[in-house]
Amino acid sequence: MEPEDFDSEDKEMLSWDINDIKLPQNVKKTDWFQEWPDSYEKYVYSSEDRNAQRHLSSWAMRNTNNHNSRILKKSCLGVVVCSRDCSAREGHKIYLRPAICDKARQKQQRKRCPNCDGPLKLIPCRGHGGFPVTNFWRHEGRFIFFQSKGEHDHPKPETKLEAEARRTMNKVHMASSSITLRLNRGPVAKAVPGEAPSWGSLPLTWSFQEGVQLPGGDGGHLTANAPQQKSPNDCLFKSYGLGGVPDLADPTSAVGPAELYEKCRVSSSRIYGGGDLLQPPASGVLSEYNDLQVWNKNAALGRNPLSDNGCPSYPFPQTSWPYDFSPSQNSLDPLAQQIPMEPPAAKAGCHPLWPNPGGDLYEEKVHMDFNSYYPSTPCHSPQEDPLLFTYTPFPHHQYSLPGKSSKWNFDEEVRCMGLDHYNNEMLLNLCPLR
DNA sequence: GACTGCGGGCTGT
DNA sequence: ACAGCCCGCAGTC
Repeated sequence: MEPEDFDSEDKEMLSWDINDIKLPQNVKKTDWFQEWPDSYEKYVYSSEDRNAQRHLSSWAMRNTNNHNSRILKKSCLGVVVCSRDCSAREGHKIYLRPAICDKARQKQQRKRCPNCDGPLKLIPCRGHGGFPVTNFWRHEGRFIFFQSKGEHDHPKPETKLEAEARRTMNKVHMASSSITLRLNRGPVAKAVPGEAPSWGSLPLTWSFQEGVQLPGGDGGHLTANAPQQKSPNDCLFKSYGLGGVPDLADPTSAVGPAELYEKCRVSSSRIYGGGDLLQPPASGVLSEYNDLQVWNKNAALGRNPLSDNGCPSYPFPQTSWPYDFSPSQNSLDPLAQQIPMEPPAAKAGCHPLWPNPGGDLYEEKVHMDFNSYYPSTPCHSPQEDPLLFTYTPFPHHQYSLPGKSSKWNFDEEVRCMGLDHYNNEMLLNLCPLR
């Protein structure tokens, strides 16, 4: 299943406009879902594409009334940045996803920059003749037609899933903080009073597009020599699928891997269908994983989350993950180099609960998602990456990690995650009860 | 609470 | 007429 390119006989397919009375129905091949449509692009998605059904975009798009119920129009909200234009290490900027809801967005802008505590500001999108870039969605028969008008003139915000993940992490963090405080009242586990929870545990969003973006809009060192990856969602799922963050405090918590898995799965049928789960999760991990049939189907199709568009155009460095992923360093990072190049090779016994998480991408995502909680990264030692501490709002916050008898074996996690250079000191910091 | 889609209404070109 | 925007409402997650 390769991404569809229009051949010569389908050239007429390129001529349609979203406002046409009649749109082509002789679509032979549909497009893979594009998460970051930019410029003046047109795509035809299958009506079964869940992302298309939901009119998703990683740009922060709000619904715009065009008084045409047949054509859904959405306009870009831009990106939320620090008004002081502060920079973190290596010039990484903070690009937050504007809240779609007006009230939520106003509330969001009253918050402070997590880096310098300066006021936040919204950079409006003016990429379409001074007006926001607009996306149009139109359902027609078995297809969903998409057309974008304008070219975004601002950095990419964090994706919706990233924003959701932040919130989820925050909830888990707060819950875990509570648990930790109860279980460990020592000074080490002290939470910071008055720290705004909304920012508290958020994996701060450091975007890299300014310095890393490659031509084509989906650039970045990771994709520079890689097949296009088209969505973070699958990868995100992998990080969740580890049974990781949400499980830390309580592996059976409501915010468990199954829920997170579902969030990711639902968010992207492409991704899911694209075979991000070439290896089915062990039943013990995702006991609620009830889509094995789908997985089997995709596995049978030989879909590869990295080499095919099952992992659609995900611009890693552009997305605003908190971990330090600077190109200069990652270009030399064997993990990073491996990521897009090969199908997810089985990592024998990598994770006791999930034998083959799907390659190094998995690991990296694990770390970025854990960033707020795990000051570790396969790319850098904690000393190398002060950001991980500097911007962790609770730098000394500790989790009450389960003991060795628990389901969650941190030692094994660390080892299996390939953290050969994992800092023991940090490990101790993370495991105050051990 | 946040997001989403819908639709009425207003304003400007 | 068209585009952009604001607002409220209802449904969903």
